[in-house]
Amino acid sequence: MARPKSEDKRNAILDAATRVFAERGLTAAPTSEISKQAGVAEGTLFTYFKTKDDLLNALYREIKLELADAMMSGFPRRKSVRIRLRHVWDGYVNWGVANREKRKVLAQLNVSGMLSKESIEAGSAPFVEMQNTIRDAIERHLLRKGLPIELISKTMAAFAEATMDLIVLKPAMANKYREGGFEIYWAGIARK
Amino acid sequence: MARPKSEDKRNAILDAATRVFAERGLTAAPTSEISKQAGVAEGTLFTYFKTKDDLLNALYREIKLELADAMMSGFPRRKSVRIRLRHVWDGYVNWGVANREKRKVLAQLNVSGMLSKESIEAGSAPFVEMQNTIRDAIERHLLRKGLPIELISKTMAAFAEATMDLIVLKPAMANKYREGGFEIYWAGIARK
DNA sequence: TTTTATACTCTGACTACTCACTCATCTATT
DNA sequence: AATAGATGAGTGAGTAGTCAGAGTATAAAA
Repeated sequence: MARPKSEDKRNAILDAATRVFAERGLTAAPTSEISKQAGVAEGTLFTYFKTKDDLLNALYREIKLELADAMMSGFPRRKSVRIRLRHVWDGYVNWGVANREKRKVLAQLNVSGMLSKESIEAGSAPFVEMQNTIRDAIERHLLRKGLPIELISKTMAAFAEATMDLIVLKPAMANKYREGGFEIYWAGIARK
Repeated sequence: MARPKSEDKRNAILDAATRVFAERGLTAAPTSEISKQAGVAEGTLFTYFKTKDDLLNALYREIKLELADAMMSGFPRRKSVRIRLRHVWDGYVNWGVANREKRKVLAQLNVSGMLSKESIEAGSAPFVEMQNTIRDAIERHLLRKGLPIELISKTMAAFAEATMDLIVLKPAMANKYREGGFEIYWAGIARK
């Protein structure tokens, strides 16, 4: 039934978009530059993504999925809360340091106001297991009393971001920062 | 010496820019919309700011200065480290919650890559006293051993941001979040 | 197996539009 | 009178998205 779309071209466009967005910013990046770097015609970009907005949303979901994989794969379900959170933490920080462009684009997308509700929802779906871990920890009174659950996950993200910024600044200190960052975080939330 | 520039017009432009940037994003916001909302002609904007980039940088400095004032005014130099940090924390969180648009624009500016080195430097200058407090605390071994100094200040910002997000989401919980946020932070960095 | 029909993709020149910035003219201040 | 600000229609550069014609992978027919 006719010619199918090529998965390769789609990926090439998403890859090029990541590069161009990271370099020039979301709105300053012309779709023409993206198609050029992807090695396809300008029009082709629009057979894979109806609008630039669509491309943005698709890229967001793609990156979030990759990040979720980095954080959640091998999740030590049976180990202690501390070890589970540490696993997620390491996955996040290591991914962010190894994928600076994607992390940068993700940060831009997060504040862009151009993401649909559906994309945001789809992007946070793979992290339910982590949310469950936190809920579980709270119920078992492993964490400091009176801590709102949202503060726990929000601050881990914020904390990891700060840690990654520092690692990028001084890569030689990576281990110290990653370790130290989690230490502060854990000391902050764990029961005295 | 002819007609002088009006401080009022400059402020009107900066105010309008804050509103329009917060609503539409840095690059999607047309200068024409800004001048319209400021009640001046399109050309006038460019007698006060040579380029849109200039406007961005000026706005950044302006907001940072206001934020610094909110955080550092009444700084309790002679009190304990905990109280000094708590003062800065409260100033930050309260300002951020009360100035959502400015905070949003600041976040966008921070990731925009459109700020000059000079602006970034000028923007962090008013915070030296806080840096000194932290340095002092480290020297006096009040904080957890082996914590890199940059991690302390970076994480406070990250933490405060997360706290503000939550307060905006559930304003009724403001006190609990602000208190709880600082508690985690302090428990994280203070010596056991 | 080969041919044909079909329904899609690919292409890049083109369109319609938006934007940052200019400038000739007017106007307020000193 | 002299000087610099204020105005807004105008300019040129650049943009997202379109479209008609060419190409190609697939299924059905021969």
